[in-house]
Amino acid sequence: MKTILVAEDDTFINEMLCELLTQNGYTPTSAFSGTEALLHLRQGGFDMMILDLMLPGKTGEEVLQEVRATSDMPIIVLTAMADKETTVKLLRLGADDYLVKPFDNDELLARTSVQLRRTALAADNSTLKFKDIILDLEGYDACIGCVKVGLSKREFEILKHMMSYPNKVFSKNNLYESVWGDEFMGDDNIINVHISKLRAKLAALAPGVEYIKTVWGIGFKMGG
Amino acid sequence: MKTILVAEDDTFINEMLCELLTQNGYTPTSAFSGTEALLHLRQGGFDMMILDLMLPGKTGEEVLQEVRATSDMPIIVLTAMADKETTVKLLRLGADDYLVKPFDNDELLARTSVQLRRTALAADNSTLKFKDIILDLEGYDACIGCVKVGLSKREFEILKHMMSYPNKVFSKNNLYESVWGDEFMGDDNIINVHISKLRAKLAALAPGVEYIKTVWGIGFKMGG
DNA sequence: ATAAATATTTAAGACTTTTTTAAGACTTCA
DNA sequence: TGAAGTCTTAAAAAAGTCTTAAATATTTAT
Repeated sequence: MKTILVAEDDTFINEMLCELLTQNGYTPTSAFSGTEALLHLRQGGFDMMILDLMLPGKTGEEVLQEVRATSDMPIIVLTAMADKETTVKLLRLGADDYLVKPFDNDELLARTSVQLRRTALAADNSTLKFKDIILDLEGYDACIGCVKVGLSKREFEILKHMMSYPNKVFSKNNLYESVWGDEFMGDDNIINVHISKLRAKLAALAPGVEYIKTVWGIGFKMGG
Repeated sequence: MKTILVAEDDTFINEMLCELLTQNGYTPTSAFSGTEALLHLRQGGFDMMILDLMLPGKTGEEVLQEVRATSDMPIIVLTAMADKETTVKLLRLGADDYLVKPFDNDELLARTSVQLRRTALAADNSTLKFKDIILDLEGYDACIGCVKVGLSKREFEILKHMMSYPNKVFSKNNLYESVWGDEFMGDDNIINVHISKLRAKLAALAPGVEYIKTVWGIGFKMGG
């Protein structure tokens, strides 16, 4: 179930919003000031925020900026002003959408579901998938057909890095720096060895399937 | 570079949109009917679509539904009607956002960049195009009609260099120094051999199509 | 029309990069 | 501290790409 933070200082509107959201299957949390909203957000766990611009404590714009510094969550801004300057500025600051008060309930719900749709797709943020590999980011391992592969730390991190951008070719340089967090010294065979072992482990569970492709002279990528 | 399909039957508005997008660093493609838009989309490679509702051939709503059957690309709908019924329905059908005509250019740009922001990470669609060749700069390969060509490193780099300036004629000297990063020794046949192999690989997927033209005594260029 | 210059193709071997293996160093956990 | 597993290094084997060279084809200039 999707949780939504409702940052709106007008008690009546806030309650009304929460009720509307509840009726439509969401789980809202109320915040009545900018600072309260930030407190809630620090607890984490929200899928979206509805943010009024005129908030005591911190204004909506300030909240918007602070949230955007660390989070990519969908934010719909409520504003009393419909003028172009404001709205363009809001979008540039990182709002995903806005509604002008007084807004229509159905439109709010429609825009909410549009925003949540995109998170729903990327949603499963605890796993990555490629072909039949499911990478369990929390369990630090991968499954093929529900059987654990048994990855070591480096193997897991290499696979995670590559599965994050499955169309991209990763140079050894890039992989080394991402996984080891250290400068790559060129004449090193270490990536090759890890890739080899990774392939061996994957092949043990799915013989004949190619998951990691060699791009000669460039590096490796997911594919087959 | 982001590519945007502009589906709008009003020639004036379409041109204006394309010009606006070009000026702001996007690469627009025009479609003047619903059916034309779908044809373009089948070619693939678009990062976003701006879709007018009133289109000949197929209406915007029909296009919207067809696209959503297979794609998650951002779609901003243009509509003359501002009524709630219409807009809510559009969002439910899968539009990511809409603008009411006459719209403001800055707002269009702001909303465009909001939509592209979410694809930005995954799809930093670094591709080059020439005719039906799509060069995938991150994947280090080219596609013709969605079929991978399977380029070697040097072939890829030669093609990349030439496709970066599709109107320019490249001397062997120039190509050698750009791709090999080394001084050209004149009596060298190596460029010719690579061009030959490149042509052979392209021709295997698109028989009879000329992609790389020989400019006698000078060098090579994209064209045909 | 012919010669000269330039381009194309082919095939083989040189060369580079990748893969695999194995042994020892290192880490982690109890 | 000892055992188990993981990581790194090194080196040989394998695989793929690049280059060379030579033969063939095409275009340009005379």
